[in-house]
Amino acid sequence: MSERRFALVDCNNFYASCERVFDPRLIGVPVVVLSNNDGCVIARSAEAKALGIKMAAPFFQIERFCQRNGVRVFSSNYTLYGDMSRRVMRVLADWAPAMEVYSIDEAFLDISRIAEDRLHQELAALRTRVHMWTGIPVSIGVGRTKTLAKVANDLAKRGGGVSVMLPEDEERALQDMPVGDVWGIGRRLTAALEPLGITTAGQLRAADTRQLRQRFNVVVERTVMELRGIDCLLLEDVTPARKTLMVSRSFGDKVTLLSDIEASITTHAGRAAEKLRVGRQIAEHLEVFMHTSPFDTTTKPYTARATIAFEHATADTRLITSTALSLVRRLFKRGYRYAKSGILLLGLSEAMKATPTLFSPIDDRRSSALMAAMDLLNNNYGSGTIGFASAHTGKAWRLRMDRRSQSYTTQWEELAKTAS
DNA sequence: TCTGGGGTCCTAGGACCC
DNA sequence: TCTGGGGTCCTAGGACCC
Repeated sequence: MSERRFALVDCNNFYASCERVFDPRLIGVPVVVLSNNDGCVIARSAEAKALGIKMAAPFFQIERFCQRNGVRVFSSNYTLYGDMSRRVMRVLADWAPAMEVYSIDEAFLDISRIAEDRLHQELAALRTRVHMWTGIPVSIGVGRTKTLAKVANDLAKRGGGVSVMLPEDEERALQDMPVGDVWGIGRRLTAALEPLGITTAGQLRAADTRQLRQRFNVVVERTVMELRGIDCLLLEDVTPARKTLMVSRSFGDKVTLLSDIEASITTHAGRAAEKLRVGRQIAEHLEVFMHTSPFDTTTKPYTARATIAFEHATADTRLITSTALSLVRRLFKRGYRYAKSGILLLGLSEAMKATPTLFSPIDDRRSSALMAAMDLLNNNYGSGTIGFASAHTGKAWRLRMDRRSQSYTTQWEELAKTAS
């Protein structure tokens, strides 16, 4: 069996780079992009990093610093970033036989079939192509496993833009790498590994997997195997369907009134239902949560949350909204200063291509009938037939609806015989 | 005064059933 | 009088990622 090889393509300082594509005057200038509500830093250009601006730094703490140092500051624009991401991914998909879009700015490519001596040259060409066609600079790292490709990508970012790590290079690359830089080893694990004498990626690779599994979990064990070149994480060529969906926001100012929470939850519910329908999914459960600020040291953090099951899985805006609001009213407690609210939809599954058929005895005011039909189809996707019977005349109609893209075509048809 | 939003997976523990 | 063991499902919470 031939050796497997993965490439990780990672966009450099992605959000900051996106802003630059649309304003070249930003090139060479420190740029940062802020989270929602301009809360904290979520992207930094190389110049901003060089100034010492940290990832996730609260903006209010560095605002003056940014002014003094000529840092250009942007609120995030996810529509733009999403669009740029699709452009980059399209270029990669054109090139690679198999690829996994891992995040908005990263993709793994299966490059097992490219000859070793051509790898560097081919990937350098790909890098140039992405930059030329999208304006986004990327780094590419190659390794035997995804985890090793991540390591190689780190090296690529430090210079050259492309780093091909062959098995004989691994030892040296891992030797000096802090263990916390390994993909899958976060802050907690780094702290927990330290007393075991594991502070570098090389030491983690040499560690006893059985012991690590016992002490931690299988995820850590897999990471160690991956560092050794045994691929445990396969390329997920087909993006799996989303399993949960969350919409949440922090409040600009702390909220103490039920009516304010209700308003925010109503907005969240609407957005969540819309996202569900775009993905043609329905949800089984709904969770609502609201919590106080974790940064407020004067009071103990408080979270109110509750989950409820729908009678039938749904994507119905009104049902989701009313259910969420009933939970909010149950959960809300006076006296707390809420910092954030949100809803989480769980147990998502693919919406059936429903062909709802409904006969209901309503009068022959067609407009209200049409509204009901639209609702029904909206919530069930697909096309369908709805029958109406007039209580006054005894006649019956059939309304057929065909939903293509976003428009409906409707067809009224008077049935020859009266409905039974 | 002001600290993001959206995901995944794993484990432990309780409820419940046979 | 003695009070099993194994399986599944669900939830909460913790860890990680970008």
